[in-house]
Amino acid sequence: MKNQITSFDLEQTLDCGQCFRWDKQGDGSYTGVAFGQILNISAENREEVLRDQLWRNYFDIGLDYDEIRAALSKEDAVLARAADFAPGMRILNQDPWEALCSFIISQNNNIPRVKGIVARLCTQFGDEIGDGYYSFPTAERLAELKPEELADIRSGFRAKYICSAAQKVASGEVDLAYLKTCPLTQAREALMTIHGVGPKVADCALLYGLHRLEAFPMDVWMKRAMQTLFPGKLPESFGQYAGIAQQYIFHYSRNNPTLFAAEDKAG
DNA sequence: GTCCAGGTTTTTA
DNA sequence: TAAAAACATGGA
Repeated sequence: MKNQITSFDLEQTLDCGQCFRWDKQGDGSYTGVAFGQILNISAENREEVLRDQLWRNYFDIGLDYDEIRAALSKEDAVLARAADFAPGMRILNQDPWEALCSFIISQNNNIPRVKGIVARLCTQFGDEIGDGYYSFPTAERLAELKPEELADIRSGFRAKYICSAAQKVASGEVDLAYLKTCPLTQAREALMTIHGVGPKVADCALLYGLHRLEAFPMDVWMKRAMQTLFPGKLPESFGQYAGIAQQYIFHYSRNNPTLFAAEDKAG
């Protein structure tokens, strides 16, 4: 057992597009809400924070990212470069319903606006847990609503998708707890029965909400990255931690737009 | 005004 | 079947 936590950087983990409820403060710390708890975490207080089992689990402290990163890097030199770009990134153990709902909102949308919609969703339908912070509303709560009643969060055409997801999850027709352990393809299909959930959102829910680390969300950035950086390579070839590889590649690609300059010029 | 945003559904050929 | 277009909203 290591007594020092390695491969953990707050910015790389909380600002890499996997979650939408964390904000960087002026002092460099991050404040956010998860599982109905408010947290401010910084480089200074993180050791103390991580004594709490809730947060240890949330930040996936039980998994050895040093080892996974080394193994992925050994497999592929380009992947090694992507991993080295953000070696402190971790896949959070988010609430499954929150992740599903958040990534439904993310479709054809930009991250700042997703954060705004999620914030309004929580303020309007979550519980106040103190100091102007709100919990993420439960599927049961949102299942009571009609799309029109979500007008104030300004999610646009996604409102009806949120309602569909809430109803299927609240009724148990989509059993998120079961999807954590059932065969991956079966879990993916179950998620895609929700109106407004396609392959990409399903994979995001699997990876970020259900911690299915072999899931590999393919958005526009990843399609481009795979073509340019990994020609001929399939997601499955990255193995059981393909989802972690995906997150390294996604973050690396988004923060190095010049990688695709030649391709852009060619059209 | 036009284009785009961690896509999916609906319509059209 | 496969390729377009539509879908709400807001910032660049």
